[in-house]
Amino acid sequence: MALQNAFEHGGETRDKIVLGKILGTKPEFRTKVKEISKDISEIVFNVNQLSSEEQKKEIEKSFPEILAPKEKIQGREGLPELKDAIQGKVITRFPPEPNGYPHIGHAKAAIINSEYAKMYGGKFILRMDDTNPEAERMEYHAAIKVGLEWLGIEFDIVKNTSDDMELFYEKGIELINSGKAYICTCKREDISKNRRERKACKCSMKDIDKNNKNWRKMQEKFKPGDAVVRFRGDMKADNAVMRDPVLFRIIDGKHYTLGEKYRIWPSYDFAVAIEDSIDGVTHAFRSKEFELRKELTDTILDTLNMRKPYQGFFSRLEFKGMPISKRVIRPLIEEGKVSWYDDPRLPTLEALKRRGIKPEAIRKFIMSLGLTKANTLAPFDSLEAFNRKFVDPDSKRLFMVSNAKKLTVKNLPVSSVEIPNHPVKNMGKRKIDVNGEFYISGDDAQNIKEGMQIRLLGLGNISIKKDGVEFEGEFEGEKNIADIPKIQWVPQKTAHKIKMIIPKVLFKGDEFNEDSLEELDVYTEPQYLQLKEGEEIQFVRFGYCRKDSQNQAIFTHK
RNA sequence: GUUCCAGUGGUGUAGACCGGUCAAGCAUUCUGCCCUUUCAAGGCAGAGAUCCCGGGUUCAAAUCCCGGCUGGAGCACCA
Repeated sequence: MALQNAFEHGGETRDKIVLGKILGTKPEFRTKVKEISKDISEIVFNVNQLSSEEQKKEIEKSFPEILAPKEKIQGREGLPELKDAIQGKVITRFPPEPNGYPHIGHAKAAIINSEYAKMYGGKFILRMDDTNPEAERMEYHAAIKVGLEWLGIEFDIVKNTSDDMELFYEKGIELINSGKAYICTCKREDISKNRRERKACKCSMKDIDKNNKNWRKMQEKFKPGDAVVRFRGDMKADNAVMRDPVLFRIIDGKHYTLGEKYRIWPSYDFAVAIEDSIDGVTHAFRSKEFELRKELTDTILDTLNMRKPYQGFFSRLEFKGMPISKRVIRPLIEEGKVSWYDDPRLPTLEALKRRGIKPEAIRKFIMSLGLTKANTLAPFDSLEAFNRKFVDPDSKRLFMVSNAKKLTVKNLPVSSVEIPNHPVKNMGKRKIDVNGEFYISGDDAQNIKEGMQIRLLGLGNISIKKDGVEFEGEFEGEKNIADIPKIQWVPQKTAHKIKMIIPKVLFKGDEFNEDSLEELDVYTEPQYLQLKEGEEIQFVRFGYCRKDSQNQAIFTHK
């Protein structure tokens, strides 16, 4: 063993490490550490005296098996196992609030929860968390559904939190009647102040009858802001969430499905606690800003003698320089700095889709992030790497030139060529008519000088007779030559002009990046017009792009 | 301010609960080679880490304990 270690580490080993390895593989020696460590020191000393060559010989003679190449360690696939999960009995959920367009953060919560349900053959619930009529809209509700469908996430149960309003009232009254909740008529600022100073207010002294009376007054008489129902937590608690949090408040706005049927709405913590319990949720994975609220939901459920789900937490998912919050995005839209929620620079699902990111790639990417609580900015290039693997086998290869320069070729022996649409996969061929007049890319043109040979991909070799603003060349045959530039081209006659949009990072630090959207005028083959809208293709030697429309493409990644 | 959470190559993570087979695995990134009528994909190789810092326990610490530093989140009648 000492030999092996020495061999693997440049001819030297250390007794500490050899000892560790022995104790690790053979626990029976652990009681005899003192005795064996002496022997080990001696062996290690002797091994270190040998040269690498001698060590190798010795290994070959006595222990040939350790020269065999080590097997690659297989990493764990997917999410870590759940401790108290029973196959077939796991129920998870994804509860978005329909108050905006879904983004990569939603995707993370939805994917982690749905993967766990899948992993244990359980059920997965989509629950629209719609308890604040002021913020929620049908438009967002629909957008979230569309986004999740695009991601390929399937639900066993779809419901709204607001389906259970009567139940919330029932549980709320139960808490009031058991003295575990009270109606507070203090001003908002005073509640907040008392919370910070850990002081109870007079309202918490009121008796159950008075609270019941006030509850009825909340239905009609009180105005929004006049009264709230508070949970009797602990005003002295270190966890500020526990300091008598609000359970119900009055909102007079029109709910997007229920209209004005209700005016007393449950708060988030109360609704989530009750819903998770009655929906049978066994495991709830939430992003870590909710970590402090676990104590509250658990306490509420204990007080009501209701079953609690297990709660797990994961870090928020955000990309560097790509804002996720509506507070940041909305002004950008209003100022015209980004076009809409589907602007390819944004991390919304719509935008990612438009940019050419595939849902499978998002899923793989999110799974690769794991369940860590460390706060980090995710690497966009890792998402791109996953996406490339999904996109590559199905993307047609087409020619496109940017910053076009003219090239005229003499003696061209053919009037058309057929070029395969994919290098390895059989995706058919396309026929391109040629007459000797081409566009080539400006970047390539820079490196092309008179007297050189180049190859026009799929066509043949050209020797350059003239460089400058416009190039001239002569056809030299089709034989493959190894070390000449091989470049893409487009016939001038049928070239199709489009706009190429290259999204870049939106923010540099806190500053809006004024160059976040690069636009290029480029020429493609006429074949571009035949592509379906939304099709992902590869422009050869440029990168993967998505056809946005007949005259616009969006750069996905290299 | 206060409470909670986190800190492993450039980046993202695995390992930590239960100390030894981890002088630290995987992915990404970068470099080189092979393949190739693409600078893609695929194959191979390589680069890159004081495991945040300091102390302690132990024969043995990324892992346990104590102290510190740094970052994030909560402290809403939003979710």
